[in-house]
Amino acid sequence: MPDAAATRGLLLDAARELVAEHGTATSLREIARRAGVGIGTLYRHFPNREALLDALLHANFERLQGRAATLLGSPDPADALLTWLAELASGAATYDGLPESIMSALADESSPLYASCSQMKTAAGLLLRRAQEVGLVRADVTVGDAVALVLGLAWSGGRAGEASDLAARLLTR
Amino acid sequence: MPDAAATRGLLLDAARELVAEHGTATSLREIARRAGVGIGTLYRHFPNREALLDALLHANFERLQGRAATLLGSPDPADALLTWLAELASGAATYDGLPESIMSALADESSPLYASCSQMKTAAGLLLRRAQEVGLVRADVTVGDAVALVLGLAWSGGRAGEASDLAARLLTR
DNA sequence: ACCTGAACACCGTTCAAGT
DNA sequence: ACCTGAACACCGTTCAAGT
Repeated sequence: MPDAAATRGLLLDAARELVAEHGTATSLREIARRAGVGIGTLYRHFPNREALLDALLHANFERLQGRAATLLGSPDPADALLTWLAELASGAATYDGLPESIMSALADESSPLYASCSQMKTAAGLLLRRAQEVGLVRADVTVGDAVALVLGLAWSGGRAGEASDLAARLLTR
Repeated sequence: MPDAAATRGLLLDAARELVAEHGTATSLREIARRAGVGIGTLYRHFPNREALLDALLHANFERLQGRAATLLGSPDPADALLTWLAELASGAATYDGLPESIMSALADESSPLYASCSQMKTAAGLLLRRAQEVGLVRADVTVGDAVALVLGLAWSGGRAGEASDLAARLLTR
């Protein structure tokens, strides 16, 4: 009586370790090996790399989503936006290759990561619009620009504080 | 009587096309195929992907090097730095994956791309120091920071003008 | 239901063999 | 000298076969 839920857990544990060691492009075969499971079993649980990543990052996406909701109610719209973007940057810097994975997912509606990443982008859009309406952030910045910028900063490996500082200088007026 | 120089040219032509189409991580086998040459011949001319990329980018590196020398003599040190960094950004945006390749090369002395990339970094360092000495650019910025930032901006796909604008806001005081 | 692993079509890289 | 392509050790992905 194989326990599918337990198998799934083994796969996610192995994936967490190997993605932490070698980035989001790590070998799926090696994940299956470390989980002590056949390669077919990995595919049975996760149809592709993006689906596995989505499951791996689920908690992080939810946390960021919650933070956006909270910050939307905060009194300083510009600070709320910049705080959230800094948290996005540090989240995207969790794993090597993650900024790339997110950027690709945003450009591919059929990616299993698309829904989660799209929600992030929507959240960013709400925070951005609020800051722009009060005139605290340049009106010519699009959500796409802001997210690409922040992922680019995360990609280039600046510390979170630095990235936040940079984003502030870039977006505010 | 096979002409090695001609073969090399065929390989570089094929590489230019395929790297333009599919980025710096494109298949080396396919490059050999398009060049009408055996895979062993590709390896005989270029021991690995980075060596091929270095040959492909040689003219661009030389041009940037020349621009740095010129700009070092220009009257406005901050403008010279920002102009050069913008040109680096647009150069790095020539091929998909190129910012990644450059960043990796800078972190690996044994890479065939290391020498060229290192020279770029040195040139950036001279321009940066000059701007800092006049107090036009923040003193806490290192060459590594500046280059990583610019490559990150190139990676995230902003237009050249935008990237230049961003770099200016980030570095100047 | 759930899992396995051989099979397929690809890689990058090396190297004996051909001209 | 220069080139070739089989060979090796890896991939991602699928799917018939096992329990």
